[in-house]
Amino acid sequence: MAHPFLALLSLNPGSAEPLYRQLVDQIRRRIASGQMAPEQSLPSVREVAASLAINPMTVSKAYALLEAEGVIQRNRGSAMTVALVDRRLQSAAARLAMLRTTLEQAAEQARQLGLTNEQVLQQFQRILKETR
Amino acid sequence: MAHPFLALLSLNPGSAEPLYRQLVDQIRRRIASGQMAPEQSLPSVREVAASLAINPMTVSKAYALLEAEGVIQRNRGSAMTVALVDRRLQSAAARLAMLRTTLEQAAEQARQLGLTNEQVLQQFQRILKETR
Amino acid sequence: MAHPFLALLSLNPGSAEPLYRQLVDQIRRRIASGQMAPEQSLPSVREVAASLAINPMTVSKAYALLEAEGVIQRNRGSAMTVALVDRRLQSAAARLAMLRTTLEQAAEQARQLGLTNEQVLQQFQRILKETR
Amino acid sequence: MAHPFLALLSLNPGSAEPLYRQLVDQIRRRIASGQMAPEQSLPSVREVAASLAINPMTVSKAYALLEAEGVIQRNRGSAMTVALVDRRLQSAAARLAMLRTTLEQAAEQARQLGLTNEQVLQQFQRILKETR
DNA sequence: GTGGTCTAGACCACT
DNA sequence: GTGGTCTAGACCACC
Repeated sequence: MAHPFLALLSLNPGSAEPLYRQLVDQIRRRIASGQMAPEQSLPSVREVAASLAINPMTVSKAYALLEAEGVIQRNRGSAMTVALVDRRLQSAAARLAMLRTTLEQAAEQARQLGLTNEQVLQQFQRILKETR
Repeated sequence: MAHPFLALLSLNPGSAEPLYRQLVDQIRRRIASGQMAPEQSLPSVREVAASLAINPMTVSKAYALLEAEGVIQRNRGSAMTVALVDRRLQSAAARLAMLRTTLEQAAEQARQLGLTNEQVLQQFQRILKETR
Repeated sequence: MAHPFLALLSLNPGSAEPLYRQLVDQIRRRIASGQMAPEQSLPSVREVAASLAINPMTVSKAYALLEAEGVIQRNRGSAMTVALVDRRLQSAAARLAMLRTTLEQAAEQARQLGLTNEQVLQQFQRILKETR
Repeated sequence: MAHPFLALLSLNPGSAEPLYRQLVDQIRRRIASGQMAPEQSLPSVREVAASLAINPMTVSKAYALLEAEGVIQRNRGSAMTVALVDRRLQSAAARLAMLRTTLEQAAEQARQLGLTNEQVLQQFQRILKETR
């Protein structure tokens, strides 16, 4: 049976963002949000690769980066697991901070487009409702 | 005296986004917003390159892409000018559409982070106020 | 062994037409005619450059333009491929349309030269036979 | 009153071909065809420039090249005139030869497009009829 | 292995 | 003055 976390991972092949980066960022966010909880085991490199139809090396690279960050743990012989994380990194404040750069970019683009704060906020609200 | 448009262009050298892409995107937005208006002439490749301390070819590449898009116009032997654009592309709706992808990404990241719409909107509002 | 498509590419170094443009035009035509078919992979930038004895950047520029046009496709980390194309663009009518501008120029020049349609058609027929 | 030859000159501003080249080629063809006959006077640089809305230097460059070729003549103090030309250069054969390169290009493009001689000839015939 | 980016510099062409 | 082309070479990133 398929690993439950596989449903939490998706790729945008059209994006300029490298595949391994997309994986790293998504997993980091899922862990921060608790959707992937400490001590839970991650799907194997091969499973992820098969599920997303990409090269196993790409998944492997993502896992290696996450391990270097200390976000996930390699356990000899068995599957990698989500590392125990400082609870504070999971606070709403910390998670909002992870979104800051993206929102700042959006704000700058809005300014360059000559849009008012109200216009942009309304549009964002609409999109948030649509996609949830 | 320096070309007035030079003040509208800035680069983030640390970003993963290539320099020429940053230029293309910024100019496209400035034109959509009317800050760079049709028939006005753009600063020369050499001026922009000197002003931003980058190689002229990089600027030239950006201009070439904008010309291929039909956003700016080549004039034999003299400076490039902002092309006549369908007014509708400058409407608030069209400009909001240019922001859509960015906002959708932010929304998706917010979801992955397990944040509520309210939390994200407040944070965005705060950032919009800060930066204006 | 050499990539089969390399034989389909040739340059006229004396021409006023830039090298990258010659490449773009030739590849576009070969794809329209089906001689380069969808999903087939293109020779690498370095291969083409070596084969034609030009700088790799020149080839790269041609490929970038074709990609922007949607005629060929980038694949992360591996060779570019011919994009899936609307079959209608490969119809004889569409291919004749790609020749229209050139033929119109010839017609205009013929008129300026004061030649009759018959004279020109005969000459063209002779040339078509010679070169095939 | 406007010089009669002005009607024989037109420019394609969208073309990549430089303006002065377009002028040179057109005038050369009009002379070969006898539409501009020996000893007739040419419109002044300023007239041509005004009529085509281009820079006088561009016209001047075209005239200089034609003079260097011996196709037109500078007469001190008065207008330039069409030079006496070897009649043989005006023969139909010579004029067809002036069209050869263009037709050869068309033939090569047709081959790259995978078109048959018949298809191309028919299309060319249709265009010749349309434009005359 | 693949393509992409950027630089430095030469040279050309047009107006 | 303007932009365009091409080269040589370095360096990076991805798969």
